[in-house]
Amino acid sequence: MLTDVERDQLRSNARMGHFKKNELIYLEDECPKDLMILFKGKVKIFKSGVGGRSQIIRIVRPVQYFGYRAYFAREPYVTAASAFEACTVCMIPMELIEQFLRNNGDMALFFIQMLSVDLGIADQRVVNLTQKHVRGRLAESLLFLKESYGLEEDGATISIYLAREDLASLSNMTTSNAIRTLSNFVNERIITIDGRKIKIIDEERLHKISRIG
Amino acid sequence: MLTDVERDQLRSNARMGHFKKNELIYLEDECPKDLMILFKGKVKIFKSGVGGRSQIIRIVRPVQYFGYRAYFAREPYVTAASAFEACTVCMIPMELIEQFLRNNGDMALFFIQMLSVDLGIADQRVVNLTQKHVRGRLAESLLFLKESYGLEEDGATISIYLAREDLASLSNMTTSNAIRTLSNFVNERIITIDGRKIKIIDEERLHKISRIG
DNA sequence: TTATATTTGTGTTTTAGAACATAGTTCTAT
DNA sequence: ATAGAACTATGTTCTAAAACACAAATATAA
Repeated sequence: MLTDVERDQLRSNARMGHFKKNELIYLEDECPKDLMILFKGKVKIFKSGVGGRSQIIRIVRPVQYFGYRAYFAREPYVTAASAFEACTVCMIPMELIEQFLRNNGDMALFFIQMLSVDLGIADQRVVNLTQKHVRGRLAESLLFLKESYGLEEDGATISIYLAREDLASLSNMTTSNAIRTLSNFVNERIITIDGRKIKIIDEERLHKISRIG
Repeated sequence: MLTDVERDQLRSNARMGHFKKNELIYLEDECPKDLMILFKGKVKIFKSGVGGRSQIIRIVRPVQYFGYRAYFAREPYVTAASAFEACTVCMIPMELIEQFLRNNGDMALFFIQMLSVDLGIADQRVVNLTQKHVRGRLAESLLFLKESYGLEEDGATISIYLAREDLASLSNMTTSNAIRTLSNFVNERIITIDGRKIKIIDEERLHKISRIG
């Protein structure tokens, strides 16, 4: 997608960032400067809502881009980002990206497509989070985590270790309800849990619960 | 932003569409073909959710662009659009737009910025709709309608006549709750209603209710 | 016009899920 | 190793909002 010259220019302007588990990558209201590309680790994009109650908006996996929306919208960040686990992030000044983009239709279209896909997901999410019941929302989150981060070697354990609180904030419910509903799923033999490890036993069932809400 | 040649090409490929009140402009799952520019009228972008319950995702006013997201994401529409009132819409084939865009950085950036702004709004909306209470959500919708469509000559009546059902589906609540909460606002002298005409009496109060949720 | 459907308004009941309380458990740091 | 903090678990209470039921008002059509 890029010429050799462009590639060199990118390389000389890119910086590598390392973030520890739970370290903040950027904050709400900050001024966006860099395009971020997640090379290693897992990131959550979240927003603090009414009464400081936080809500996970999106999760990022390698190799996904993030942090560019606010810059393009000419706004400060409306979300914050933090590392679920140790992360390696490549950071490239947005000025440079914008400059490239103006003369590179493929690259422009690449960003347009990313934004379009994310906007579609956000629209779907509004309906899912507002209309589905807790069971449906949690089932959906579990399936979403599986899709995003995959399974471990056993082919059943979801490859991410989330606090119940994060699971709750991803599914728009209280921590108590996440814990309770998770227990219910265990009793119904849909999943098993071992600390933060969640093993999916009956994926079909989860799909069904997610679908009917 | 365009050369004369481009402008001519656009003109010769653009069609004008006219839609009657409540007429559908496009449907969920349809294949997106055209960029739409609303010249006259008011449009709602909505989505049918769990159990067919519909939810207004976005509203469009002149002169805003819509219908392009799904094309760029290479997906069928995930939303539907219909006319709140008689509309005039300019339709331009997305193939043409995409072709222009590849060679026109300013135009690409224009779409990138629109998508970025809309994605920010969608993120905010997730939090607002899930965390605020009915009063906060309705207050917010009223203010949003005022911002979007403005006021009539009296400087108080919101320039759109919505069924209570639409107001509900914009604010993520049942029609009963929209009606009831609207009545409460009237009793509290925050608004007055005359059929579907809503007059804002105490905007400051609405802002406050919207803010605290 | 009259009839029929749709929309609006209000009271009542029910329920999902938040809020709260408390205890057990597992991290983490010194 | 142990103290303190953070997380997980579960039972109980409370409440916002959905669901339901029914009028009244308004719009639409014959």
